[in-house]
Amino acid sequence: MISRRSRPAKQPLSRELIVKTAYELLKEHGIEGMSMRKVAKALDTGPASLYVYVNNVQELSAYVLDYGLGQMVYPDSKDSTWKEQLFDLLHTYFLLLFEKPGLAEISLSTIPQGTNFLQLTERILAALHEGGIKSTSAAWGVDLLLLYVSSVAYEKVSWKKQGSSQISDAKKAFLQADKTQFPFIHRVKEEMFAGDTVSMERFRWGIDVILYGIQQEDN
Amino acid sequence: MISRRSRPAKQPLSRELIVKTAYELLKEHGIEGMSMRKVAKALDTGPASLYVYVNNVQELSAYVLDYGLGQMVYPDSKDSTWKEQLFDLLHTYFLLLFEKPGLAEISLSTIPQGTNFLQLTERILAALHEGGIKSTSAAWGVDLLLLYVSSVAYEKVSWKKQGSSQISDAKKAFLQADKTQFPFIHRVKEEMFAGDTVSMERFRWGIDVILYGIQQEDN
DNA sequence: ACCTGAACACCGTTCAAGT
DNA sequence: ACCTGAACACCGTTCAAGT
Repeated sequence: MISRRSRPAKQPLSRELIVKTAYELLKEHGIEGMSMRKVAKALDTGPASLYVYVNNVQELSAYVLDYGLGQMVYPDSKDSTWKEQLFDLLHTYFLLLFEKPGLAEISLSTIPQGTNFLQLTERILAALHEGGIKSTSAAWGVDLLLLYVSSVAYEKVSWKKQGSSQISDAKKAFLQADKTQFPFIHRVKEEMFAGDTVSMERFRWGIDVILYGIQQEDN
Repeated sequence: MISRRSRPAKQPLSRELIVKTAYELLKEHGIEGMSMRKVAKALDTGPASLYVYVNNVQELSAYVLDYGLGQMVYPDSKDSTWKEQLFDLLHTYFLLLFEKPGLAEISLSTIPQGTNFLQLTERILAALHEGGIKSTSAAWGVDLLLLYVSSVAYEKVSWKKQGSSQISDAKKAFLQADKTQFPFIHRVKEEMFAGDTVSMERFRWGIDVILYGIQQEDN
């Protein structure tokens, strides 16, 4: 009795294989495609099997995020200023999070588990060092920059997912805010949603703000 | 046949009552205590009943966050500088998110639905205006500041929840990072986790960085 | 040691029937 | 219009038994 499967001959399980499969599902179907049960099914087994290699979903998510980081192609920007280098680096990271739905979401709540994250951190620290930023500021600065990128990516992903309901309800609340009760909101309401689209203007603004601030704080 | 309940006589359902009940459950048991089913059970009904007043869990979460914002007691800091005012305001917001487990989590992924969020935004804009920040910078700055507060609160909450596993795994990875492969990480590894405890030093650092940066960017 | 089906204790949301 | 029990289609994790 030979069973015929669409998949090739079954490989033995391993954490690597589990993570890779989970990443593929995430890429294809977003974060909902990456449940323990669905990963198990894709590997032709029951969910209990995964727990030999991974302690829980959060841990799997952390591995998947790091695996995704491994797919990043670092920009080659030897000739540019340290700020430009940093911007390119963070922009590349942003695009990774933005293009693989689900990765942005994971990045907001999970510290990646693996060497690829160390590598990204190392590169950012190197650029900050080149900019003459002292070590405490650099250490805290990495965190702040990564957080910023994650959250902008997450915001843009959820904005893309549901053009109407959730976000434009909030938008409406601001645009319709009472002029006398909320005078300041009324004055800037249009600007609040500017640069919210494809343009990188607002993204760049945030990076610049943080870098300027770090330089100032560093003295 | 008189049924005796621990709860007082059953009030008719309303969105307000649902949100209040959800908030109470969140305060008591964190985000897991706030499922549609549990909120329904606390209200002595089935989960389907809630859908008359609320479209889905995310929407309920948005209302709950705004309800929480309504519990905020704004600091009275008329005499201080605009930066000090802003810091006090954001610190108060931080404490709210930090002390009600689950609120920090919601704040990272949900735009609050209601007037209380408008009120917080208005106050921040007022302070930025006093600091002479132009409107585009102010509009984008509010976002950046609130994002920062949410994420620091979320980080601290998850750090508090699980002292060992998830976070110290990441910590370990940094502390043990190979000296020759990751020279910059090696140089700053201790600083990366400094100020991660009770002290407000790091929180203040971040706010200062953002405010300095906004002022610079504003010219 | 590794693998697994079945079970446990949950979810959010919708349906169909009631008032 | 509002309310609701039951059903649908899922979750993550653990157990107990297999190899």
